[in-house]
Amino acid sequence: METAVIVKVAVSAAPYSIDKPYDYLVPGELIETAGPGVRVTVPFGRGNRASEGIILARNDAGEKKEGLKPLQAVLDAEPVLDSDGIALALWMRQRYFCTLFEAVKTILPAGLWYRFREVWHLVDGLDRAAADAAVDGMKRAAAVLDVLFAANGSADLDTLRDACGEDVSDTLKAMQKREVVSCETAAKRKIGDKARRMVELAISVEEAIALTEGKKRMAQRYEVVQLLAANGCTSAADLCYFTGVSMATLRAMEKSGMVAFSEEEELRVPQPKQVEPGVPIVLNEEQQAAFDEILSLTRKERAEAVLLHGITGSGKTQVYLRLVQEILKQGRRAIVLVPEIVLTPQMMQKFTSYFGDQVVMLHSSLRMSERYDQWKRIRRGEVQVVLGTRSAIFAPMKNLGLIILDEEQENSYQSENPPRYHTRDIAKYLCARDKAVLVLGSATPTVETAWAADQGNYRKALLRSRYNDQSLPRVMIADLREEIRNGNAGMISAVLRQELEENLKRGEQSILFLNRRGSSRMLLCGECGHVPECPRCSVPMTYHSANGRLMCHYCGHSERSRETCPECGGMIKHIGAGTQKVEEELRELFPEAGILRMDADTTSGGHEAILSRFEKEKIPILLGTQMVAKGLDFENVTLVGVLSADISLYVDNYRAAERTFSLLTQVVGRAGRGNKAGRAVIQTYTPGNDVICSAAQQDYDSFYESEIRMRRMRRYPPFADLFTFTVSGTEEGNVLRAAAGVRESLRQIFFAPEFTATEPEILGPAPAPVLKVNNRYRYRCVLIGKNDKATREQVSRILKEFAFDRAHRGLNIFVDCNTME
DNA sequence: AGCACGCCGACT
DNA sequence: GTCGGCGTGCTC
Repeated sequence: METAVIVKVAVSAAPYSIDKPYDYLVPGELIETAGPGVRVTVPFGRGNRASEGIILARNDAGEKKEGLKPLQAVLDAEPVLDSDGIALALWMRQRYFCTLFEAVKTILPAGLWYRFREVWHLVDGLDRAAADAAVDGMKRAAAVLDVLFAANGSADLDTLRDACGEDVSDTLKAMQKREVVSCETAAKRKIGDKARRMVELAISVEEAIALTEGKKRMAQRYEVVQLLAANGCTSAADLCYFTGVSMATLRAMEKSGMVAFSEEEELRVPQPKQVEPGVPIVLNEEQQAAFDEILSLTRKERAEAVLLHGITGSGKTQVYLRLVQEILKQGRRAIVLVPEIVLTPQMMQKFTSYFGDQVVMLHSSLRMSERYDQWKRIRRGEVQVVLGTRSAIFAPMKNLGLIILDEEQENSYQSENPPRYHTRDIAKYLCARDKAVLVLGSATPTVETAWAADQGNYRKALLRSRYNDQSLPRVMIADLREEIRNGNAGMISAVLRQELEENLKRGEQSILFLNRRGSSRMLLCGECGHVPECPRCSVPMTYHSANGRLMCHYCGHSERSRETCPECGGMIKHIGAGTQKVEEELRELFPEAGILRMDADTTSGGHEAILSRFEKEKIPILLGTQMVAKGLDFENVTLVGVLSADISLYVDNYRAAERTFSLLTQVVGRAGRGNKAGRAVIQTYTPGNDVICSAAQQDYDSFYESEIRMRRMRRYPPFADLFTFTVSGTEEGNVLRAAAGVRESLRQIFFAPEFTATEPEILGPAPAPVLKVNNRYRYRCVLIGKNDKATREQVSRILKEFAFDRAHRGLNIFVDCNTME
């Protein structure tokens, strides 16, 4: 047998249906560098197009088989993924039904990625006459030659597409065959992408207006010109937001010389100020007990998981800090995860003060290059503690002793784009690998987690009392039906009004919370009831007062809002009880009082600015959406009002109760953080609802008891796993038919004897909650079963067979398991 | 998916 | 004759 150096490669161009490690020959000149974890380019498919890939394994004495292609190039001088990383990618593939390469992309930081450009060259020594002769008879070749000769013989594919049309590839391929042009793939580091692209007028305002004003086809450009005239240099992102033009329009304007682009470094996120080193942490009795219990687990050198169930304000952070300190003493490392770090500056500051430069913060507002630098530091082993959001779980830390997920019930721990991993799953995997301890901290744990703790699969540590023995707020429930009966149609009940008055009198502050769901900022025709919908998605569009436009939150479409109805000409109205509306009502009730509003519309100054005004200027009332519920800690706030507790409760989702309970508990917990006692008012149309009652009493156990009973009855997690198959495509009939086919495949596979133990049930097909997104219709089938190896293998088989079926061309399918959404 | 191959009708 | 339309099958 003839041997050769052969590597197994995860190839980027391979879709899920054919994804597997592909074998490639290592040519002599790459033998030194082509090892596991190194990224490469390889020829792939019939056309041998260059595709990115990563080496998974190498065999120096491999069998030389027919038809093996050689590696094209090696992109890294050193591996970017070690054997642990490769193992994790393989695990993610079978767990999340994604390709190996998608898993690798998720694990590695974005700053590490290359941008690939196909560059086409004229063959050396060819003059225009010879080239023309060689392409004689080809219609579109002349345009390509024009571009190439004008550009010194080479141009990238994008340029050629712009100049010669989207289908220029066919022409290029034909020209390549006739040896007129050749192609090479150039890789360029993506870093630096975070620089902001700024736009300014390249000609005078007068000229620009003259060029664009009053011309129908220049309408978009005119808007851009007006904005630039008023604002001067503006970022491209803002221009697009405020005028609704696309980046393509701006590029066209640059081409025609109307505007000029420049790059501006995005502002650095303020480094946490140099803080005093932390004073020794003193735990109270309960905290100490929880700490001792968890610490003893870390000494066992065995993977363990603990639910740290601590009510709002019980001081979980103190326990985290102590644990991390001890883990470092053991010579091991820790990852601490929070749902959204920008909202927890206190946490960042504490970690800085105790761990200095041993700790690294990874969060969404880091620049790509900063993130990449931190990644390199972590990989070199210079960092002992990582504090970050979801993706920080992929920080390349060795020798982990502890992973903490704070507020483990938060949805943001699940990735919203594929592979839709849940941070908790990855954390469990890593803890098993490093024999580390996983701490799941929460005041309102997910029912699954609480169940696992009940069953003894997780340990349990409790913090029942508030730090410094603050008392829990006194909670009142206001029945909104009663209010209507009494002739109060507004959003502020009599009880809440009375309490607000009381607070104003005492000079104490109040927070009002509105958990809206789109409706608040919807427009509606007062005459015919027409609601402006997104042309690409089956959802009403939301109104943004900052730019006066209607926007779709699913596909990003935006259009100028109108005053009259396009259907009947009637006057358009703003409807729902949005924060603006509540603000008006409050101003009528309390004309003297200062009111701050914080929602998606008032972001311009930044939330931080609003919050610091609230705190420093002691403005009596803060009114806001979701964002006021989380992590705010103000001494002087003694009253919290939930304007409509029902909104998040009656939605079609098995987690609705859990989420509502969690939200209400968090909001109520905002009251009375200082030494003054707090009150909370929960307004609802269904005061008898169990979830609302138990939230009012801050009684997690009773919520849990009734919820777990319901889950058991309906066979929802943790009693079964829900696999949601979503089929999408542009023709509704095809999508529905294909989804019905999926149901049939599921039935045939899972109703066979070997799966009876999992008691499979199959639901659907049913339209997705939002039927159409970006002009694609979506139907879903649900398999209720068990997420075990055998089931996953069959699910994977269904996905692959779906892709191979000719009737499914243009359709797409994906699977989620127990999704948070 | 993305691409080439192969087969067929339309145009020079 | 050849260009370009679409159906079919493969990807180390």
